[in-house]
Amino acid sequence: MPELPEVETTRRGLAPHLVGRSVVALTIRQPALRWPIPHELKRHLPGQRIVSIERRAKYLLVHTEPGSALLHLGMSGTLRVLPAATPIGAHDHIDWHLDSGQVLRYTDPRRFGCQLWQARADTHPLLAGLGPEPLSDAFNGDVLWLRSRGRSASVKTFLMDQAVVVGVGNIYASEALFAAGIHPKRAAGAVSRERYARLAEEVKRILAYAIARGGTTLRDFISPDGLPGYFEQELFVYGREAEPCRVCATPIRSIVLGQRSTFFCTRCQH
DNA sequence: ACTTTAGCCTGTCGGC
DNA sequence: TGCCGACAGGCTAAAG
Repeated sequence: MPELPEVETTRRGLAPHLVGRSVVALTIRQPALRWPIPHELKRHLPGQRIVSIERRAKYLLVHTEPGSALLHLGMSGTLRVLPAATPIGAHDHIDWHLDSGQVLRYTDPRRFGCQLWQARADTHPLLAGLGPEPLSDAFNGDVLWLRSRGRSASVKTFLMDQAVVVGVGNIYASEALFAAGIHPKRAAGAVSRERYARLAEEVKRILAYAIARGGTTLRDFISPDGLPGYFEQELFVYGREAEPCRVCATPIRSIVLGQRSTFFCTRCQH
């Protein structure tokens, strides 16, 4: 479900309800997520006051004095703040009971998400190898160009590599490549420096715009406030196979790259 | 060092 | 109706 804009939308929706509150207790109904829930989280989190909530890549970092909870939504996860008495649904795996009388509820049918823990001074191994944030100055066309030299994998697969740049998932990879006029199947090492400059600009523009629109709603993405995202109607290629290109009316094509559906326009992208 | 594949899960949808 | 396969917004580990 979530790419960077959806995770950022979640962060912004959660922050007013979480920051300054204390976690009274945890209820773990389903511990078998992408990774087992570590004992450290169960031991350290209850009783702690939440200092801040940050996003790194698609992880949410909930900071407390002794350390931070790392939350990932996987493909189908949602986090919402609800009244404590809200009935439990089939895939409501974890509740953080807050001193406000509300619960932070983690729901995830496919269970590809996770809740992990790192001590305050540590960097979790899963965060250690991540590339730059796409909306930061550390990310630009030269970063893409330098890292792509000699690489034969497709530029779309390369763009989705979280060691290259974080936060660009399957939807926004197709959208950014369309906006930059680059064929998704082109070898990453065969894209020029100038075209990578354009691609980096489009990644920034599209992600920033998607955040401003509250993320993409495909199936059932909802923000912590229960509102849907409004970016879906802005998609140019994703999910539009055989529909006319919004620029040139050529039917949008779909192929599979790296086992992920990929959408592009044969006329606009080379 | 890079690339590809398998696998983690459940729900939904389309075809028969 | 129901069954079955394909597919779904992510990511890691292992194999090649």
